[in-house]
Amino acid sequence: MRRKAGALLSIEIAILQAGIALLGGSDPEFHGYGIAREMRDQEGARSLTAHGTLYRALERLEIRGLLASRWEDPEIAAAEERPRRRMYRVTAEGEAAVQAVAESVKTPANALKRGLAAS
Amino acid sequence: MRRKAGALLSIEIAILQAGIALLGGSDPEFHGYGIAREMRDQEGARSLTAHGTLYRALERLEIRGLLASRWEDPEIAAAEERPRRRMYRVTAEGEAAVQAVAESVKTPANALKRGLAAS
DNA sequence: GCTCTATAAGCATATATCTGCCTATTGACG
DNA sequence: CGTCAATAGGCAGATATATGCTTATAGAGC
Repeated sequence: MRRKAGALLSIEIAILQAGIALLGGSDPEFHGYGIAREMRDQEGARSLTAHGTLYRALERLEIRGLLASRWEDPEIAAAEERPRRRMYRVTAEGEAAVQAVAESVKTPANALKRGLAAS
Repeated sequence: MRRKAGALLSIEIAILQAGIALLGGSDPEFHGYGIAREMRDQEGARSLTAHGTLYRALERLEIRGLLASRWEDPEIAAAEERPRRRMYRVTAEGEAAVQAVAESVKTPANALKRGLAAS
């Protein structure tokens, strides 16, 4: 889709905002499947097509430094009898990027320049 | 399907025979997905319907003591970046059961009584 | 021999992540 | 302003195991 430099897609903003909401709490980490479930439950039937869209969005955000990830301790996954999770956390850069989007919303003149793609 | 007491289904015999073939080698263990792949490649397009049939057959064989299983070390699965496998091994009872089926094949008069369901 | 029921098989989906391939869209650039 | 190319999205399937629900079948029992 040829992204405007520095812009964030709506799905990326949604992920970051969900992650930022966790930063204050006891566990600031989340995993892809959990996010997928929330999106399915909330926005109704956005299946993200086998989750491929979501996982690629997570990958993009990590490459850009807006998310950081680590693999869950395999023993924990084993103990809970499920596949291992990849745990994500919003970085300071991630927070700043969402902040910047929020700013540009407040100054509509810049919204286009900033490349707000949250529609 | 109401199984004749002590009988083995054809899929169960296939699993056990594949497992027995491994007993001589360096690694006598196998896992469900591996068996599923072999069956798909060999018998052509027997998809086992999402593998449900196969995993239940493995479970039955373990309950009957013809297979023994252990969970793979989670660290190994993690290192190889794949889900954890459940490793199966044919027991002495399993070998004997297949032997018994082979015997009843040699004496066709008993084949029906023995309940050879390998057709 | 015929009916009844236990159970295997088929279909679907959960758990979790990832990749390939094709299409659609959209910003960039002339 | 129109075309082109980069890339996001849709679809599918791989990796591995497991369960719920329905249907078909085959043995048991009369």
